[in-house]
Amino acid sequence: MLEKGYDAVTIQDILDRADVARATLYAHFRDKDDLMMSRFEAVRGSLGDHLAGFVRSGAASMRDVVRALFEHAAEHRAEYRSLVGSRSGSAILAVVTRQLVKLVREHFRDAVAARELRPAVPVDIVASYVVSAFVAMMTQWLDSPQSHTAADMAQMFQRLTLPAVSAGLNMHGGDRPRS
Amino acid sequence: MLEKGYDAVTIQDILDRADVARATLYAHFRDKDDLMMSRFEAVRGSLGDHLAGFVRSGAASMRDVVRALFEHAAEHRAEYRSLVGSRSGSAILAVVTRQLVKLVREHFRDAVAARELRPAVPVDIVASYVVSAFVAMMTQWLDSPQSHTAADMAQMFQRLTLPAVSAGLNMHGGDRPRS
DNA sequence: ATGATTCCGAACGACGTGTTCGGTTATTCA
DNA sequence: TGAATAACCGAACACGTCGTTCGGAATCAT
Repeated sequence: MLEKGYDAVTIQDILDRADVARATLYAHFRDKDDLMMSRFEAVRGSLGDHLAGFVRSGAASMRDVVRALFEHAAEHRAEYRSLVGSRSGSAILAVVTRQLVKLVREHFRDAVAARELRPAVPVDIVASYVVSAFVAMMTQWLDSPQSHTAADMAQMFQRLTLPAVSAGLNMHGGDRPRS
Repeated sequence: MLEKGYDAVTIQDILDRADVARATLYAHFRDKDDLMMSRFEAVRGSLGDHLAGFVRSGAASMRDVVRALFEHAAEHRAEYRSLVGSRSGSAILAVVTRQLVKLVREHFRDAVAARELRPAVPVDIVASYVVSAFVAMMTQWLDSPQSHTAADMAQMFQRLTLPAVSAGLNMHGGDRPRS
């Protein structure tokens, strides 16, 4: 139903494609953004389940979580892509990014506190750096004809990011953050 | 003239703010995007001058170039911000990112070839990773009440990015890319 | 079967974009 | 200075899209 851009696509297109009357659509969704958000919430729920099943089945290292994210994106490629292209897409991406940053930032804060580190770069900036890079890598991967597996992507992301985080947070060699 | 979002702002707003008649505006610019692009080109030209003056005045290490970018953004903060918020903003950001990726990718390719490295992560991905992180850091910096100087930002970016690139391209300790 | 709920279709108002055109103001140049 | 040329103005217009409304039709529940 929504395989293309999102403000490029008109309400009428959706109506035609979905064989639904205008009035009916507006009985279910307040407006266009609401419709898009409902799609987003659906994907979000699905991702929640995916991650839950993942976590339940064993230890959740950061690598595993990252891979789970890539896997879920691969499984729902069309929907992911339809969500990230466009104005509302940018808005959603911003929301997701902000939440991820918040999550990662707290994680970094804990790590820094636990090990009494003196970060060379503020944790806020490190967190936002890492998340942005992740999101970018993800979106780019979604756009390209998938030449890499989810596991590959996760590993590459890990390989690039761990050294950066170590340097930013002033860790020494073997001192890697988990989860 | 354009200190706020860009598809949020209506043509009429611009007309009022600029004390110009509708017909006059459309005599100069084909459409809204054309107007926005002309602003972008102006900033782009200004950046070109800035970098040229920078390069002329001595060796241009990567750190210096990065700092020059942050400096220019700080000088033209309002215009930068007006350019990055909105649909057209996303488009522009995409264009800029793509060009930067191209640039950085070539640079990495050369470095890899010159040193006969066996990158653990494809140069394309490393390049796009780095550029995305840079763009994100830049936009975030533009949004926040500038608590860091351009030099600070450049240094932090450097500190985070060099280890990541080294790891991705399989370099050993002291083997840092220049430019 | 009938009452309630949902859906349909067609029209409507509001808003933003880009175009047109006749008239007015500036600029240029002789 | 004065006329020709160019630039600007303002007001209207067509068009597309969004979101709303409402009476009637279809579907569902009991």
